[in-house]
Amino acid sequence: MSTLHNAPYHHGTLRQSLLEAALTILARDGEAGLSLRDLARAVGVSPAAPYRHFDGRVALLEALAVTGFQRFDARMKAVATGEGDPLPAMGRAYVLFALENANLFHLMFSPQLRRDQRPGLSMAADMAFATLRDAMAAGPEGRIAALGAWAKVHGLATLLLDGQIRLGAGERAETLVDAILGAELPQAR
Amino acid sequence: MSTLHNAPYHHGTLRQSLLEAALTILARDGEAGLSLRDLARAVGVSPAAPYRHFDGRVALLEALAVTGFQRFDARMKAVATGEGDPLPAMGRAYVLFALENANLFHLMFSPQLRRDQRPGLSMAADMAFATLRDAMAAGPEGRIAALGAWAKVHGLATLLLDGQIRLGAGERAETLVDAILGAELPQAR
DNA sequence: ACCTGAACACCGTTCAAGT
DNA sequence: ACCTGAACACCGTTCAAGT
Repeated sequence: MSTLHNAPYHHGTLRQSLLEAALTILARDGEAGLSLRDLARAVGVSPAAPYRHFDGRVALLEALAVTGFQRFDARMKAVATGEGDPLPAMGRAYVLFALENANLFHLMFSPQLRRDQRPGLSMAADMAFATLRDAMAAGPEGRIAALGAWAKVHGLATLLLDGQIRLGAGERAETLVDAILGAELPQAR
Repeated sequence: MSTLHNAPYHHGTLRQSLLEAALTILARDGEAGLSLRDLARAVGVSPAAPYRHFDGRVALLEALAVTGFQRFDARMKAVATGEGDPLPAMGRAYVLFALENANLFHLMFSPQLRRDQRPGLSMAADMAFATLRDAMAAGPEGRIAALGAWAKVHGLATLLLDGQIRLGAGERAETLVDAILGAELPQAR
């Protein structure tokens, strides 16, 4: 009688359900709009239930940021192994990821999540950026040029995200990224 | 008897006092650690008092961000009119401002403060960046190069701020900024 | 082991009332 | 006009108790 199917509550996959619901709420309402009690309600569970799976609200946020870095890394890897010059493609992917996952991207860099005492988050971030760094190290340039290129994409992503750089009428983000990043690397072909 | 001096409460300069106290708390505890009730307590006033001066918590945050942009602009202007090449100096000042005012800088770009329906914040940001843009437009380069340079400093600032780029032992932020920004502009002297 | 129910201290915000 | 006091709905978190 108490088999796996028909398990209406005490439902076994709570941790995963919480993460999924949290990602949806985050995308819609931003970090400030994500409350643990709301989340528990959305998943149909008591307010205290999430504490069996996360140490508290910021631990939940950290888990979200980690999956953000993992998804980001997956995108970078997918694009790096594609055909064509990997660097411009990664730049495009970097900026597009930020624009498509605005709230998640912001959370990934929230000062609320100090990298110091959060090894999980720190590792996830390092892995994601290692993929990027390796692609750049393939070029002849060196640390300074690599940091400069990284800063440029990252700055472009955040400035677009925050509406500081506004796209012209009909201008696509990708073409702007290509123009700005391409200005430095002299065509390379 | 009810003259200006000895006005212990109903104290006349509440708005300004709130802003100053808020900046202190923000610098110490970050945006997440800044509560209106705490703030009221710190200033010695009832929880409802701030509402005579600010429409609510995010309106207070907006005011803080505005003064952030004003201070940022002042720093940029001070450096632009100094001696020497203005561009590298502004780049240094940009990054140093971010590092010295980490929480305030983050707040200035918080997605919680949508520029759309906040003309005050939007204007303050535009003014600050206009100073920067004017300095860059003086060069021969054009929009793409200017946006690229801006993105580079901004990205560098935020990556340093978030600890993604770590300084080497004894390495100063200013020298790194100079190296990275100088790599693009070919010395110009 | 995982979840509920009830409780605690706290918060943002509102509103009548005081001066 | 500016501030207080008290209240409301909400939140994060804890803990004993249930299964």
